[in-house]
Amino acid sequence: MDRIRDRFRSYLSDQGLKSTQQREIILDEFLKAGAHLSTEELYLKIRKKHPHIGYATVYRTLKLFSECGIAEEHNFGDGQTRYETVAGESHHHDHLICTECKRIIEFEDPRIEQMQDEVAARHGFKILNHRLELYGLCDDCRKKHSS
Amino acid sequence: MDRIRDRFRSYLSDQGLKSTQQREIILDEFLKAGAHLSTEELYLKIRKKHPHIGYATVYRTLKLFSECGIAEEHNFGDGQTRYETVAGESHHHDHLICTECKRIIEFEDPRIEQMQDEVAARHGFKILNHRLELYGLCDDCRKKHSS
DNA sequence: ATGCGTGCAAACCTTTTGCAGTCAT
DNA sequence: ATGACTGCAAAAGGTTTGCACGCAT
Repeated sequence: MDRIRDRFRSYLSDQGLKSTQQREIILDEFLKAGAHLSTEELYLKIRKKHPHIGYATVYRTLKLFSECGIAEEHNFGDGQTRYETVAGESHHHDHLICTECKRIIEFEDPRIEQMQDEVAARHGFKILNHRLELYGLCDDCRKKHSS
Repeated sequence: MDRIRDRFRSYLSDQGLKSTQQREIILDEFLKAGAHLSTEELYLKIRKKHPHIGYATVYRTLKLFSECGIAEEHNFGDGQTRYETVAGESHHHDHLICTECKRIIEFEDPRIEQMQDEVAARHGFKILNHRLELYGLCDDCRKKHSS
């Protein structure tokens, strides 16, 4: 966690940007929240304790997180951009998304990753990024349906 | 192709909806275009020959295509919803997307699909849908970069 | 005739930006 | 001091909808 904070501060000073109270607060709340938050959800969370922080600041700070590599943007098809922490050491992962209860489960599978590389190689493609999302019903929702 | 038209007409009459000139024209242009079109792109294409057809009609008709299963919605991260034909017999496929020239290459890999099923099973998940997108540089753009 | 479909324009929603004042360096 | 940052409000960009009229059944 502190590693991430350090990384963010370094990024700021490297770029000639400034470390401000707002940015610290937003980073704290973002890390605390953990999950896959939309800009608005994070803004609402923050507003409770810090009503003076505006939406635009949250929005711009999340962009900053994504630029400096401590967060990743996602689009799960609900019309909102969501952000997720990228822990420095953790592996890339993909998502199972329950279309019913909106739960998001993370998983990683190196074999799938490797096959992606193979596909790319076959097409002379250089992968910079990828996303794999499986939409469906989670265990709980499946059970609810069948009962 | 005609199979798709039939399917659309059946869907309309099954649902008590009407077959109109506009819908026929939009379907024709959509099938002719082939690629991964946004609502706006299709609208612009159609407007050239049929200036009387409105954006909303194109929009609503594409939704209809997607409801009846002859088209699929995609979000490749450029902020626009794109539609793609689903030929009845063809297999599901995924996408390689060149972030530079915006080219979209389709591929399919049953082994990856199978592994996705395994992952889902491991989590008690029932997959209804999925998407896999590999973003990066296509062969041509890679060469341009290195030269 | 009936009621779905169409075209237009306006509403919506999320993301982005301009600006004047504020703050970190 | 200086230039980046913030908060507000407004703009933008895409999607969706209301309504009065038109058309397929």
